[in-house]
Amino acid sequence: MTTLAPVAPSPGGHLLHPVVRKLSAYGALTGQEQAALAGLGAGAQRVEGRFDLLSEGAVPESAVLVVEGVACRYRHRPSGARQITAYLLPGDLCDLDFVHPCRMNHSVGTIGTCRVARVPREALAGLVARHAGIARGFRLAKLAEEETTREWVMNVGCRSAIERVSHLLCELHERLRVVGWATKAGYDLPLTQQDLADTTGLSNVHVNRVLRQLRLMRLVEVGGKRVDILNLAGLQAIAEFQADYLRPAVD
Amino acid sequence: MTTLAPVAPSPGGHLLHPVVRKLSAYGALTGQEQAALAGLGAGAQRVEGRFDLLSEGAVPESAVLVVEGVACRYRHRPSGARQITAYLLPGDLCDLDFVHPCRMNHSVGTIGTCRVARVPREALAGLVARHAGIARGFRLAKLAEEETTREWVMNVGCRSAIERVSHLLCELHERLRVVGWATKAGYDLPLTQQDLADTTGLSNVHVNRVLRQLRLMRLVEVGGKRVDILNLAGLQAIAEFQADYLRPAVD
DNA sequence: CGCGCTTTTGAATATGTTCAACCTCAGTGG
DNA sequence: CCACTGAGGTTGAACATATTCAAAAGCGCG
Repeated sequence: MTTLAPVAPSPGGHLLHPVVRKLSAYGALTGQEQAALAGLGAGAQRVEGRFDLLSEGAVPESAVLVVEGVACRYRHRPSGARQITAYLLPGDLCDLDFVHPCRMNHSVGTIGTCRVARVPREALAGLVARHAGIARGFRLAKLAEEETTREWVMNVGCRSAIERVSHLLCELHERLRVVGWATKAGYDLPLTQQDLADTTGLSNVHVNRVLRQLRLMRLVEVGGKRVDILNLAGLQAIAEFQADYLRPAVD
Repeated sequence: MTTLAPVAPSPGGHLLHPVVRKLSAYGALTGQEQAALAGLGAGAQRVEGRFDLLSEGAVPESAVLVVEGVACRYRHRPSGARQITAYLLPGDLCDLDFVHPCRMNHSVGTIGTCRVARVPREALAGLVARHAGIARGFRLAKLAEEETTREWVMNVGCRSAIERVSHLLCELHERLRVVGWATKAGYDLPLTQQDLADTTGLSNVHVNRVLRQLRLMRLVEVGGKRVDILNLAGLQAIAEFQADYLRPAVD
């Protein structure tokens, strides 16, 4: 039931642009900064699911801002196996460092239908140069992204199947909550079980079994493009989920 | 047999500071820039193995520059399991973004004996502000670090045991080669099999079996703190190793 | 030498994969 | 309206891969 109207009110009821909500979590922004940021999403286009926004090998001239929907970074092995290495949620910017062009080492594609804005490198650089709050926000957002990738290494490297899946569900919940797309009760999620498998390093069959187990444990119900959280504390406990890696503390 | 003399000539015979060699790989540096960079390592101190340079929860005031030896980023789970999420080799800078202080989400510790310099945040910021080549080098180095972490997610998420270990050995070889600490024949490496296990998400026992297999396949011999490469092409083939993620191409 | 850490090996076990079948449901077209 | 279709989800059984446990051997160092 993802709404894709021109102006999409998120479940939290806020009309603020997700990128504004996201960066605000890293420190207050002035009204001017909020307006400038929101302007980035002005030309957002609707993009179908399973569509590549940036392809491996390309040298993109624009960054990609996800305004609505879910996209991911991924790569295929010669064998055909796919690994998803990050999710891009509303408010997330797929940067490219906004200084120098450089060759993409992986692809970025949508999962479900998205609304996405292309942001020219110069526009980003200008924003950062003029607004200290935005510069700071982007810096911390990038730091959070790095920490998240490390957390994923941890997840896939040393957690059991049920822990991995739980951790992923907790992370998505927390990140969507910040931008107003999740409530305590749950969130919409267009991922298939195969997507979850390609993220957690499990087989789709085993993901299915893990999800059933989580349902029987009355922790969370995943299905029909929807995640219903029955017992958040319990889910976080299994996952050993600590949200602090998502918000780099700065005193 | 790691040399730890005050001025350590690397096996490649170069006397250049590893950080100079590393950043030069991302674009030529002026003599002035090289000198300024090399100055960072001036006050390097010797640090024993298995020693924490930065601890989880701390808010460091200085970055850490590894001049010699091997260190790593790691974290422990409550269960005691450890995951290594990155290696810091000679020339690597454990930054902290050199702008804002922020809380460490993981620890950084030495593996074997190291020579390490603490670099105050301001010194780094000054260097970057004054020297375009250094700024560019750091930017690309950071990009390479991010790509490397994603590559690790790939490694642990969807490769078999022998592929994971091979890939790690290839990556370390390539990175050490750039800074002059590896030859085609191999390199010194102070890691235990347990360290390899904590990196690849395997048990120490299984790492041992994989290493034996690689030895029997006449690809590489690991032991006695030394990695002897018998068939680099073969090892890279097993690992599907593509070094390009280590050097972000910029036309 | 003796101690502690690392490496090595075997056997039993756990965990997750593969393969193949079947089910469900939404969308499509007769 | 219903049959058809295809993608995604579910299930069982056989299997592969890696873990755990336990014991012994090697090695560096005081």
